[in-house]
Amino acid sequence: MARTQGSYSVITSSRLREAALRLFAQHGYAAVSMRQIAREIGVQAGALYLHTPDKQTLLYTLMREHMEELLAAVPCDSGTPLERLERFCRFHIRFHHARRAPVFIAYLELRSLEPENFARIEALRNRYEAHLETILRDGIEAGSFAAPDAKLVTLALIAMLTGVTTWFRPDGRLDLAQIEAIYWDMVRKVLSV
Amino acid sequence: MARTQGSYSVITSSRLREAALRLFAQHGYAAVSMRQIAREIGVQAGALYLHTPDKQTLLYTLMREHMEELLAAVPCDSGTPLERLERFCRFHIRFHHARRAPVFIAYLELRSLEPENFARIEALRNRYEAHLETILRDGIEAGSFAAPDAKLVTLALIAMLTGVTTWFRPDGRLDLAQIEAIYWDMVRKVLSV
DNA sequence: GTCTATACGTGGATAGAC
DNA sequence: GTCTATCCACGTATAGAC
Repeated sequence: MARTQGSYSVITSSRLREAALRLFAQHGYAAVSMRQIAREIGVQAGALYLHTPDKQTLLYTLMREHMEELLAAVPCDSGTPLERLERFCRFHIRFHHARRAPVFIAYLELRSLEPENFARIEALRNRYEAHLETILRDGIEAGSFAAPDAKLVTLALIAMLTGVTTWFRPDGRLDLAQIEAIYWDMVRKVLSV
Repeated sequence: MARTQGSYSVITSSRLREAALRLFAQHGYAAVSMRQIAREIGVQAGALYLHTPDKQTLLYTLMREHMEELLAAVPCDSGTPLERLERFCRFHIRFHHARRAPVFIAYLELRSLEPENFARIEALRNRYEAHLETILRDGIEAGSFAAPDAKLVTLALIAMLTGVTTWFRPDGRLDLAQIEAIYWDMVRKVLSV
């Protein structure tokens, strides 16, 4: 039989990421111990340090990977501003719901990052927000949207859309498609001329 | 000279609240130690336990007091739905900015509360959200507002309005009065028929 | 009311056996 | 690659002197 050590390493690494994501999102970075994560994936605490140099790097890596996946998944900029806006809003709600755990972490654990790591994550977030801001500016310039301040509306809309993740339950009164439609309706009205 | 012990107690108690509010808001409940709070107000860690039975109760008390002050300060329900809505939105932005620290704690540290305390704080929050929802329902019934779902719009608007506290800086491009006006404009449009 | 001292658990991280 | 054992700092909370 061939060596399986490499395989085990990959498995444990991915299980470590999963468990850390879930536990950090649920209880918070500071409240979760490395021992707790290790117990969750069935290894001893010391073994975790084969897969991450330390706890802080583990947090930062999870956040960075999430932000990079988010940026890679943003829909392309084709069509009218209205079409682009709708695509962005529906994407935002769907993506953020599909990745609730990293979304919570990326929003709530910024303060747990050391300064350099914080700056890097913040830069990625600014790049994401710039996508929406660009759509708004293009729409305002074209006369399709009315908004007193593109930057402020960007921040307001992102806060509104992201808020869905804090209360949405799959077994609730409305499904995600309905919520998407209602939110899109609100966004459309905010920008209406 | 009269005894001064009672006075000292009151002073330390209020200094404890202030310091805990600030540190919990900045670093998170789990990341802040009782020793750190004590150092901040210039007493020994043991002395804190004269003013709070334990750390969890300290957190819960801060959150409960904040929510009760919020509920006590909600503007009264007089006038047209549109007037009531404007009053609520402006109040929300102003109050939440004035009390940024307890607001952060009330939103981010729900997961740090033990189940019974969590349930109590959640109940207070639901009472606050009900104020806005009632305004929306009254306005929809009167034909002043158009909204597909009063509950969802309530959650969306509160997320949007509360978001201001996460990025607003007094030395920024816009002052709070301008921001209030822009946000009120967005809210008005969301509800427009 | 506050201090000093301390009990006792648990945290992150590492060393060396297997 | 993982385990056991361990280091050492720090956590919450309490006891008893002043």
